[in-house]
Amino acid sequence: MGLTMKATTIYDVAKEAGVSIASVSNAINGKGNIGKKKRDEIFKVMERLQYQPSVIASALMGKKTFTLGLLIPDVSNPFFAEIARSVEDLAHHAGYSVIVCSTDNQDERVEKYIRLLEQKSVDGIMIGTGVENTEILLQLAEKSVPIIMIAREVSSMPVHSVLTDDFKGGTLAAEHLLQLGHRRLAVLSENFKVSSSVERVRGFKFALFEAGVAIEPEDVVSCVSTIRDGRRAAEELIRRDDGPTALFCCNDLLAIGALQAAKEAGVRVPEELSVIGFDNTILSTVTNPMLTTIAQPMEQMVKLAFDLLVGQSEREDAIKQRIVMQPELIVRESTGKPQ
Amino acid sequence: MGLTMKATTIYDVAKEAGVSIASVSNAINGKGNIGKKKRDEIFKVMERLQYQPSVIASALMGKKTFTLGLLIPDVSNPFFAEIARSVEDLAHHAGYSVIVCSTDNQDERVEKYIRLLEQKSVDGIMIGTGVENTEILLQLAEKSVPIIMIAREVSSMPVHSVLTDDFKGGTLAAEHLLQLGHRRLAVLSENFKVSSSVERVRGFKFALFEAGVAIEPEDVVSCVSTIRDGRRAAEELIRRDDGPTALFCCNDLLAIGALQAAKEAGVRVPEELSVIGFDNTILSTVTNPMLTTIAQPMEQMVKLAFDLLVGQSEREDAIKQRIVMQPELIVRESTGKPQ
DNA sequence: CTGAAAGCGCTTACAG
DNA sequence: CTGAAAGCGCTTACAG
Repeated sequence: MGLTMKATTIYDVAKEAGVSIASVSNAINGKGNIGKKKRDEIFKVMERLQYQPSVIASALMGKKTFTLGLLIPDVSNPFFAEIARSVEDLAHHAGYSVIVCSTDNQDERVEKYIRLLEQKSVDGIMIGTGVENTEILLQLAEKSVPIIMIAREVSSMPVHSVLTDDFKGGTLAAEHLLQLGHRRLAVLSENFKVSSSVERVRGFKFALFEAGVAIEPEDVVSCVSTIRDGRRAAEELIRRDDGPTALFCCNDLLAIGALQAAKEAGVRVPEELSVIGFDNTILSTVTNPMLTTIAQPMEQMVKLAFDLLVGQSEREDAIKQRIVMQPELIVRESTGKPQ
Repeated sequence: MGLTMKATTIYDVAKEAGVSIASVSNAINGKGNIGKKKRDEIFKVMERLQYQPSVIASALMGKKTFTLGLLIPDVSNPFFAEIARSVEDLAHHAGYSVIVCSTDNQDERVEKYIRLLEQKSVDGIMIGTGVENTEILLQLAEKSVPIIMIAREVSSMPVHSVLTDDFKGGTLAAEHLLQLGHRRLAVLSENFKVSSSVERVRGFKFALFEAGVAIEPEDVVSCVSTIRDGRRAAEELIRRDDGPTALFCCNDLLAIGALQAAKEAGVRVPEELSVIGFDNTILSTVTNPMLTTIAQPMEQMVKLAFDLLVGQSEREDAIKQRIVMQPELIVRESTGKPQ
């Protein structure tokens, strides 16, 4: 004890079993034709020696690393944490591990992470964060590193993507509010660089436009995606004379900030202010009132994305898919008729 | 285009620069004495060829993989998501990537994950989940795979660990409630296999004992760590005649379940029922009323754990540290005097 | 200061 | 059916 021993290698088991390393390798990988007796013996020895093949070594021979990269803005954000969990489960099931990379939506970080993942020879990268510098995606494609975008889009790039119809999502939110009778609406959007948020706002405005309801540029305020900033923005909106009776927030975090601002200002939700979020995270079930929000079918999206990603290594599809899923309105307690 | 090219290797840059691969390697690693001129030339070529050394290959030569494993019960649980983010930031800063593994507290999963991480030659494993089968930790130690336990303990094992004084945390919760005047208390605990939870309950009971306040075995009910189960357990407690006026929940998820149960039953918090959680997750700031809870100094803990973990590969410390941090009571809105 | 060579732990033709 | 040998992309003594 106390001594540390070198890990057992394929040589150890070959010697112990009295065969060549090639035979051991073949036995493990079910290749070549090995006599049943020999094979059984080899497995027995592997067991006894607690042999575990080195992924590193086999990867160097061009086999897979069984490791995937996942780029998201922030794992500690419940929305992305839930994505990460789904990805992990599928990956684990298929024998893969996943390296989680939080980018904070900083392009420099996504670039750094992608390079790192490349150097580690991951078998694929799932990207759920914005990427400004599309050059890097091109390079990845050239080196044929499988990529897939999830819940985010990057225009005119040759990559698979699976996303929600965010425009439709914005539309759904608007229609719900309109139907309740709201006419003075405002929105808390994310940074304009976040493609999904831009679409949500576009959809929202479009529905208002169709209904003949006006919304001024100063009624959509851009936020960083935190509760705190949502709160700050909502406070400002609430303070305005003739402020909105309903607020569309581009994600649940912002909506929660709005809820807090309302509580602070003594504005009752939904009686005096309706608030609707986006993403249907666990957070939306925890607030009081519970948050009305727009749900994305995340589990399904992750499943599709995962299969596409892992499948890419096998088939070499020249044509890139763009799968669009439908969002759904989840009515809870934070929206109601205006007084 | 459309053609995929092989990645450039050290041979390519050596040839291009008119030197040996050894020189390229030395230049990269700052080893040996290379003439400044040659070195500059080499770097220029690397740049031009966009050369990125293969981590796989260098790992096979016994260098680090710069990859760490993180075992936690569930990334989608905000408490662990926050840990994951802290670990990731430190890791990234130090040039490491982290593979996140959600174990759902299932021993079979931790074992499977650990084997996987071993095969991938990670440089260390941070464990924030319970591990029943300590045999596997012993094996890891034998192979000198650096390990560290965080926020969890495994008795009498030769591993570093950094944790919160959970007993003290339970004590803090009890004292707060006692001081407010509560005499009929109950607790929602996690599975008895979760060492931290067991300690919290022990601390809680001990403080009651010292204060001469009785608590019956049926007043501490064991839950799985979900909002739903916390709700279920709290409902049951609330329904009892002569139910508790205050509830200590071993984590925020359970506390939120309790909040929901109270709301459902028309029981006002904190007027008719005080609820206190544990962990001080983002969730505790989002509920209404906001949750009184016990905070662990997670950032510091992760920092200590990380340094110890990464340090282990360098120094070979025979003696294992056990660092215990102090918890802190965070009073918010969910606790008050009993009516 | 620089390069030839061995070797890390595997896989894969290829020859027998 | 089985094994010797080459090679994956690096690093590290070692000789010059």
